[in-house]
Amino acid sequence: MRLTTKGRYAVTAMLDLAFHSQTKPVTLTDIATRQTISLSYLEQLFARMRKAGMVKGVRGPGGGYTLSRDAYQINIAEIIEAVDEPVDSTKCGGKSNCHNDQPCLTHDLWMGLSEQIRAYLKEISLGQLLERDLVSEVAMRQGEQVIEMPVRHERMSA
Amino acid sequence: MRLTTKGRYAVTAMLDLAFHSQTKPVTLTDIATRQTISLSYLEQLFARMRKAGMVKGVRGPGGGYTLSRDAYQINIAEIIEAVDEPVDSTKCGGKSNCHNDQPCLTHDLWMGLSEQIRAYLKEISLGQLLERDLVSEVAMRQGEQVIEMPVRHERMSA
DNA sequence: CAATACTTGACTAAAATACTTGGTTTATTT
DNA sequence: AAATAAACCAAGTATTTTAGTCAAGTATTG
Repeated sequence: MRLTTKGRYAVTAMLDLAFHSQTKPVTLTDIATRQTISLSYLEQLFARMRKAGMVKGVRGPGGGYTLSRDAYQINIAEIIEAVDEPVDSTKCGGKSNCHNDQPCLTHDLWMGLSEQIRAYLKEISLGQLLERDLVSEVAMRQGEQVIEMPVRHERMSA
Repeated sequence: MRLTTKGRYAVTAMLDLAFHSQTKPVTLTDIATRQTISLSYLEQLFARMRKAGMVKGVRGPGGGYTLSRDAYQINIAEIIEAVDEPVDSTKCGGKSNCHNDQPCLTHDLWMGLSEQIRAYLKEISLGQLLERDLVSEVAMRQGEQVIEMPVRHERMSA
């Protein structure tokens, strides 16, 4: 399992989607502007995630993307795996024919490590993340000046 | 914390070093050939690790590198951190001024995740890794056919 | 039918990764 | 002292990945 910015983009986008798609589909354009990620890059990421069966695209006006499962049934590991294509980190093409002169010493070591991290991220669902984020959002807002009252509900969509 | 192949190279090399430098310094050339990593790339990685104070270079013939601490006092997280320079993954330049219009939703989420992984890798020492690897080495050898038969191994590379 | 918005693919720019070349210093060995 | 073996150093190059762009499609709703 690799941890790069690409995976973070994907998780961010999914989190945004989970948050805003409660009632209706969310367009990538919206996510792009909210999260300041380029639209076409998002398109690429979502194409992969759609193939992985975690989001559904709804075409036509009023369309966009929705989660294809409950947010609590989508874990972080699969999001990351969906977007970054697997590199065989083994240098011996998967088959462990590499212990005669002990090249790739780290073979199963790194695999093990990587697997641990994957397991960890697999236990965290998008739903949990959303909860956690909302909690910290609230905490933040409470620490903030809340005084500016009137109209403001667009804060969400802005 | 980022997990990339670069970090894996570093860990691999350090593991090799820990394993072979019990008695005398190990040359990068040796590590390079054993682990099939380019010599100069290793030089770059070791330059960083030397600056981080985890290895010592010994010049002149018969020289090479040694660990500057006991293998049990070097953890995996610091190896990785030594070689890949930090990117601010926050998009808001470290200072968390990013909750007004909620860009970077994942801000502290990802930081948290990343921190968890770092903590995990920090608890694993080079020494432990070495032990573990030696154990599995032995296990492999015991499990193997030591007879090495006729020719048919090409199925693997096909 | 027309507008909207997803789909697809090819392409480009920038960054990170991996490697190369060609040195210099330092210490050992002959 | 000379040759040698190694670390150390500094550019530069190639490859891959990341991120973003563009444009021609296709499906859906109104």
